[in-house]
Amino acid sequence: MRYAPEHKARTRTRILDRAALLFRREGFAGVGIDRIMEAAGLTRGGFYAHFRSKEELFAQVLDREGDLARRLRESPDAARVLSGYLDPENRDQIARGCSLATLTGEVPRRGRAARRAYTRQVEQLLEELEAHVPAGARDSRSRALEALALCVGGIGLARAMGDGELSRELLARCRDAACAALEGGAA
Amino acid sequence: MRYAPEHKARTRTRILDRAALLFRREGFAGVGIDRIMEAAGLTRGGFYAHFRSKEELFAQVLDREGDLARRLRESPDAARVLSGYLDPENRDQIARGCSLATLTGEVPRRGRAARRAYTRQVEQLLEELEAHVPAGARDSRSRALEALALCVGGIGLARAMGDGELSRELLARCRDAACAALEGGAA
DNA sequence: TCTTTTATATGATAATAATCATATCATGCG
DNA sequence: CGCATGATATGATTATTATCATATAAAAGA
Repeated sequence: MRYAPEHKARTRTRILDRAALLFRREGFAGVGIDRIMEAAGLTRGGFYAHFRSKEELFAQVLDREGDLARRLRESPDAARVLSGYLDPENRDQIARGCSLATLTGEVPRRGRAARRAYTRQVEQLLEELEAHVPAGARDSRSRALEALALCVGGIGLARAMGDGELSRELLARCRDAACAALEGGAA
Repeated sequence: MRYAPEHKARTRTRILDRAALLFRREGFAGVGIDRIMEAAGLTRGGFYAHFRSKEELFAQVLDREGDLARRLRESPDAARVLSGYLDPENRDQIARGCSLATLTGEVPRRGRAARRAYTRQVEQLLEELEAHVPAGARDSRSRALEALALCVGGIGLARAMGDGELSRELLARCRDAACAALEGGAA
């Protein structure tokens, strides 16, 4: 090993980070290897030493996406996390946001690997959501599923509509509904 | 008028139909003018006699998308319509499905026109949903918003996960939650 | 039948795509 | 200090892109 042992791994991580950002901002077909590598401070040459194809890169980007699950795990207050998620500020930060919402529409078009990675992330997220359902409440699984759909649907719709009264109204309503689904008395 | 007066209009409609299909299946950047025109039985030459740009075409595709709203308007049974929407069969028909769900992620990347067209469609859909809230129930607007987010989030997530137990479970749960939100007693 | 007008087709341009073969660089070991 | 090797760069290939200028086809009125 001539380079430091973690050198290549760090480069790889950098590529993945930049690719995640660009995929979220421009979509899979909207950004090329050249721009991804340039954003990572490299040129296209080395790409195939790290990934076998653009599709594989995409799947691995999804594999690393556990931000929302992490925030839930680290916070005792699920309502707070969900409220921060269904917020105009998060809506306007598409590139930094969670890929589960931003790349939802891209995944069906990509291969098996992407779908599997996505599904795994959903499963992990559901576990964290379920852990926040008050003890004793029935149907914690259903509650988690409902909250998840409200988050993904709410932020997606709000982003498509941009800034405006309806967008904010929708976010507010989804915020309430998601919190009620998780912690409220219904269901 | 040398050609029949509605000749060009019919061609235009055909282009819009095919473009809608292809955009839903492959995304905005995933399909080119050539393929769209070929799918409409033409060549790329005539495209710019119908639309000023690909972006304008995309916005006009969104403008014509009122399928779910129409189904709601024509059916007295909203629960039936929503159940058909949040169904594995509809999940697997991405190309034919409603663009509000399939193209959600594309809209923020496209221009003002696309966002406005999308927002208009959401407004119309909300009106139809609200019309199905039982008379006397409070907060019909909130109920409609919640049902909408559950539909878009549910079908989007289910498509990204493909066919599988979790996907079906999520659809079933969203179906129940959306119907309960619209017609149930809570909220 | 011939002309005029509208609708579509052909061909071109300049840019960018994914991928790979080959070349160069940087670095730690001897 | 130089060399071997792993990491990155260069250059090329083949394909496709949006867009437009120009050419052709079709059809209705004379």
